[in-house]
Amino acid sequence: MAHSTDAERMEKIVSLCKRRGFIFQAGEIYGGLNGVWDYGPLGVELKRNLKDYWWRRTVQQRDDIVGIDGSILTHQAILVASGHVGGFSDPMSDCLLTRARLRADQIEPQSGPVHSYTGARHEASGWSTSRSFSVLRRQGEDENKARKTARQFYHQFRGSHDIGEKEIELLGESVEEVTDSTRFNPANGALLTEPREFNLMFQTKVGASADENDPNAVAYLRPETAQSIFTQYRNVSDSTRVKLPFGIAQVGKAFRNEINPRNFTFRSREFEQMEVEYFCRPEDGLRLTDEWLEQRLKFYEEIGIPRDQLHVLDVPEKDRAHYSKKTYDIEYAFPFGIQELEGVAYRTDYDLSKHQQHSGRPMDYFDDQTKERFIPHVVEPSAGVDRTVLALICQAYDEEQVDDGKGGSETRIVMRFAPRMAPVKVGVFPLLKNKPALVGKAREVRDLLQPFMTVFYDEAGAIGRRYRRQDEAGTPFGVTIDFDTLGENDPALKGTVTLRERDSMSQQRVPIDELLPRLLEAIR
RNA sequence: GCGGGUGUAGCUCAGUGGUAGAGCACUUCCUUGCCAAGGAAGAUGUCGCGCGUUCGAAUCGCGUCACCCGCUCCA
Repeated sequence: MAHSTDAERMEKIVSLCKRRGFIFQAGEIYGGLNGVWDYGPLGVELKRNLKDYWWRRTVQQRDDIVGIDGSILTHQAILVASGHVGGFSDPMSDCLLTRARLRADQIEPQSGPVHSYTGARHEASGWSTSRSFSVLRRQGEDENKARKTARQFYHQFRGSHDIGEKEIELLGESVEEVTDSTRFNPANGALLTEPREFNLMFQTKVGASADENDPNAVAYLRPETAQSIFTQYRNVSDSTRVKLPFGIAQVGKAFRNEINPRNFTFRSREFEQMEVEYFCRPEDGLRLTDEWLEQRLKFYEEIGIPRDQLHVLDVPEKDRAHYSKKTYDIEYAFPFGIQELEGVAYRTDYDLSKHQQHSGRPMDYFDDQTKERFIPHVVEPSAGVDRTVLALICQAYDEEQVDDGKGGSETRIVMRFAPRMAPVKVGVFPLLKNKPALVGKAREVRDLLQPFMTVFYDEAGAIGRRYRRQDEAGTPFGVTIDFDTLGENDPALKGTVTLRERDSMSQQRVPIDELLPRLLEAIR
């Protein structure tokens, strides 16, 4: 591993992602769209491999889980029932003095005298304003402190530094006692803006000629994939005759209007989730939450993220959603910090109960054996696709010093993806491109492999450069066709090729007939 | 949202008011040869965007967009 700070490492990763075609910024030629990203040719293969493998392990190789693919446009009533409309937003207030942004519902109520002003002026320059401002005088502060804060505000409000704060004259001072007010910044007593609701959902209107003011036309881009599973739970169980415990899986996009997207693709406004809602009897919920945690950790190991790079956070009650009895966060050690990849949450019967209540449709389950009727509980392992792709990229990125053949060393950049995740599985190269026999044979090898895996065929330039280019793409294998393949020098080598392994750079002579079974075994 | 930084060729970057640059990558060709090899030739720019100052702006000012770092936020 190279000796570089984490920020430097992350910059190199972002740079490689663009250079090699993993991830581009959305709308880049128009200056970019904040918090939105496009996947390039290598990125889309990587992402697809991840989703396909998750689907295979979670749905196809199990008898107790079925899949759905729900719509992104979501009926507003669903999100009212789930608590996202109204609840999925944070009231925010800004400090008028420092412009700090605060959660209005988390401000400590304060009491004390409030100094209010109707405006301010600076006689010498003829400047004045009738903008009002107030300051809460906190415990132990005198009147001059409140006036100083007010002068700071007006000085800043004036926007020019040609006069000093102390020269500003405050106008229309009045003092009034308040109790338990959340309208003032606890840090400095300055007045806050009115709390504003920041709705984190993207709203849209359904119907081409929808009336702007028709409340029934409002729909939302889903903020999580889970709700379509809950709302179709009845249809799925009726049409498949599944018995508890069973799960419904989904992979799909979700949208949140994040206040502050950060860390490359980590916090995006448009992102993809892979999740299961696993329905069970109430008494099994806690046990299954632990079982799912173990299964999910195993999954990460299978895609090349070792256990020691993962952290499991047993989310304390105060940080859990109110309906959750138990939540584990599976976190990965990204270069920018330890951050969540997946949440395994025991959501109790909250969601189905809410939808039963709001829709008036029964969501209960009748157990034939025990003759009990109850609303199933739910365990939800919900993973971020884009976050996992980013973790795969960060985990794979490596720089190593290799001998340059001239007595010195040079840096080799190599993406050490697990072969089953690698965007391209094998590179096929004729040693020289100006020899038709080599090129023809190499194309035959490409055609042999291409129906079974992603193959990159490259005949341009020096062979070493072609190998290194594939190292940056994370291609685990390279196959080179040379004159021995044609049987020119030694008849015993006819029909063999060089198989080069990415991580060790070792080479091996392999008969073409053995290539396909060997590679298939290595990438499955 | 606040504060700081950055934005010039595909990539990494140089260029402090006077003709737009380098290295690498890329394209074509040569090479019986395997780890960014050697040689020859070639193409590549809204200097993030807008407005302003100026005879003249990549360079100075204002605004704006995006990314990075710290804070804040993260149902």
